Amino acid sequence: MKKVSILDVVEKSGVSLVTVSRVLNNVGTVRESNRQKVLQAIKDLDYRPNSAARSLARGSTGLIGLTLETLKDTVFDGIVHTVNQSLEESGYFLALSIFSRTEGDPDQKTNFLFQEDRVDGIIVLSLLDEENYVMELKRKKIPFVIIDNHVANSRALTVNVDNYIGGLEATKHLIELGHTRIAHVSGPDHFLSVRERKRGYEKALSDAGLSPLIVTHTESFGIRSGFDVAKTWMQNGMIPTAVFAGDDGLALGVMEAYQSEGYKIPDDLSVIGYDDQVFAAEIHPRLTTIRQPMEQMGQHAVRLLLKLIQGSKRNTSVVLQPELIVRESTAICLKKD
Amino acid sequence: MKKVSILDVVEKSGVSLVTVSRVLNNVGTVRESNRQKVLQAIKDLDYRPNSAARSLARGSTGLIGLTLETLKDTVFDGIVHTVNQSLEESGYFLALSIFSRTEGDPDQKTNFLFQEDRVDGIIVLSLLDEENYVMELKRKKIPFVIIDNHVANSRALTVNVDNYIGGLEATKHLIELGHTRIAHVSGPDHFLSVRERKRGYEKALSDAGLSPLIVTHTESFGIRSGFDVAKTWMQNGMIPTAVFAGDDGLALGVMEAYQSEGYKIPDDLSVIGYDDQVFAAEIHPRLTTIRQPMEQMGQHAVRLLLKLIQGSKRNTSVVLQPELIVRESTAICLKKD
DNA sequence: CTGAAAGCGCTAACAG
DNA sequence: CTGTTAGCGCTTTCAG
Repeated sequence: MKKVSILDVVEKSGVSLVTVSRVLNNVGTVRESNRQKVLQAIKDLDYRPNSAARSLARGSTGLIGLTLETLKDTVFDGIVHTVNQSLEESGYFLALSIFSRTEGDPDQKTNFLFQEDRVDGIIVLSLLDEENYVMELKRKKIPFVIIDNHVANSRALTVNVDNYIGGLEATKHLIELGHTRIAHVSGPDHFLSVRERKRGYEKALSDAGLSPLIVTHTESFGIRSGFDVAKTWMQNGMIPTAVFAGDDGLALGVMEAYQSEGYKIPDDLSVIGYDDQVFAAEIHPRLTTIRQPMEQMGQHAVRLLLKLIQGSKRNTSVVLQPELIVRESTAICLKKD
Repeated sequence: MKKVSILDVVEKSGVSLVTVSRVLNNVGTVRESNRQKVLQAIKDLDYRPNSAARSLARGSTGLIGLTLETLKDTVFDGIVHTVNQSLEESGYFLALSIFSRTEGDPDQKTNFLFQEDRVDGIIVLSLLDEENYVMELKRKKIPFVIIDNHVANSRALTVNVDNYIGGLEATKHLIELGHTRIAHVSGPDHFLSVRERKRGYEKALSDAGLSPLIVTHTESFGIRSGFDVAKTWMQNGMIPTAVFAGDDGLALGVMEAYQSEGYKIPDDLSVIGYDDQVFAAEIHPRLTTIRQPMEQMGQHAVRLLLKLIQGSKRNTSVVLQPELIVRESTAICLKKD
């Protein structure tokens, strides 16, 4: 009942250890007959190489880490699945690591992925505490790529989607529908993405000779925030004909608020969200929104990281374009000025 | 610029390699002065032990894997965070692995967590293809625990929450509010949990001398399914005073459907969901629902798994109790019969 | 309390 | 094409 090791394979197949290792790694040339013997022995013994020994001997693990904070996000889900697949195609395995902000001892950043040399590289997925994390990675010289970085001038390799364009497109869509009284609920101001989307919103308006109706920042994303903001607007007699929400949750909240006061969407009010979370396509009316190119994000991140690991020096960050998804929550403006 | 190894620490601290290893592992007794020397050297050198070498030498990795399929779930998120923390407290690290159903070659179940001996044990989180996965784990003799198993008679160790009780409590809540015309939208029938919840629903009704108004299974969970079911009910003149939905998404869909026809919730219709997803507490009205004890699930899973790894033989699966969360979507029945 | 010696299982030059 | 010889970096008996 002992564990079968490469030696058992050697014995059973009759060839030398090195030859076995060779067929294991598809390396060099091995006489076909020998290769078959080895393969057969491996099969008979149900042998699988010990990964620790492998890693030790070759100095790399074949593992890529991906650090994230939450499992409650459609976009993350999409990215991670793509990364998983791309990595697999390249012969790597993916291990996710949950980043829990350590409240106590800041010296105890035990998040294994970088604490030890367990991975060959890391993809950092939209971490709030990105700055410190990245600093550690640099110190430990672990190759990494950041998806959706929050720090602007990060000299690290990043994969991003152009939030400015996203805000611009969203707002242009509204303008093209004839809207002129366009409000914006934004998220927490300290997010780079939030500021960028707002900038896009402002640009689209000024390009059209319009000016922002009102911009409200919220403490957090989420339905409740959107609801509250919209309620406040109404209390102040603020009735836009269209709203650009910086997040689908906010958008849903806004819709609920206006609907609860008898407004019809999109007849009385157009609403556009951001991110295309699952529920966006499911609620009524289906939400018009801006979708992040999840597949591309994942693929680019993997490509960049692998090149980095292979020592390539000339790599450049990538900025992807978001996509407008028109559904049922936006419509032509019927209100005359 | 070479990697610092334990030998560098030996040299710098002046003690033997073994002593260094001892302080590294807090093992045996080491003279305090020596311990300090070592610690200092480690610090000066910024030394971290090589995990591959460690794993190889001691035959275990200190890593626990958790396999799941999706990152779009509040409950999973809660469980995983708890598992992460519990594991950390026990000196283990957590690595998540995305399980993508391999469409092609079924022999190519490359999901690393069990493909190689990279982990000391595995937590399987609600896998659709549980059966095959578990079979592999058994064959490879990797210790594992399943959270939310879908196969009934699984002889494996499992951590579950009693879905029967959940359905029972949800329905009892409605009955206690005076409802008698209680409908049930259920999920896909092949889920064990779905069938259990329904069984609870039926039991609660029969205990109260009532009978099911209507039970409709859906092809999938989600808002859209709930919406469609409710619409169909209405078309058939089916007007319950309360609905027990097998899932928060379904519940939201039901609410939307009835609201769109002018019904007020909870005044004209009470709705209760299941799972307490994030949005449940955010939508309007806030959804009454059944919450899964995520923390307990995570903790028990970890406890069981670690005991299993330590060779303990007498372990038993655990069944946890769900919790009724009363919010705003359910109210006293005002309709006279 | 400490150190010398013997691996853990596999890969990587280097000669045949 | 194949085998010999060294390690990879650390833990673990087993004597001091």
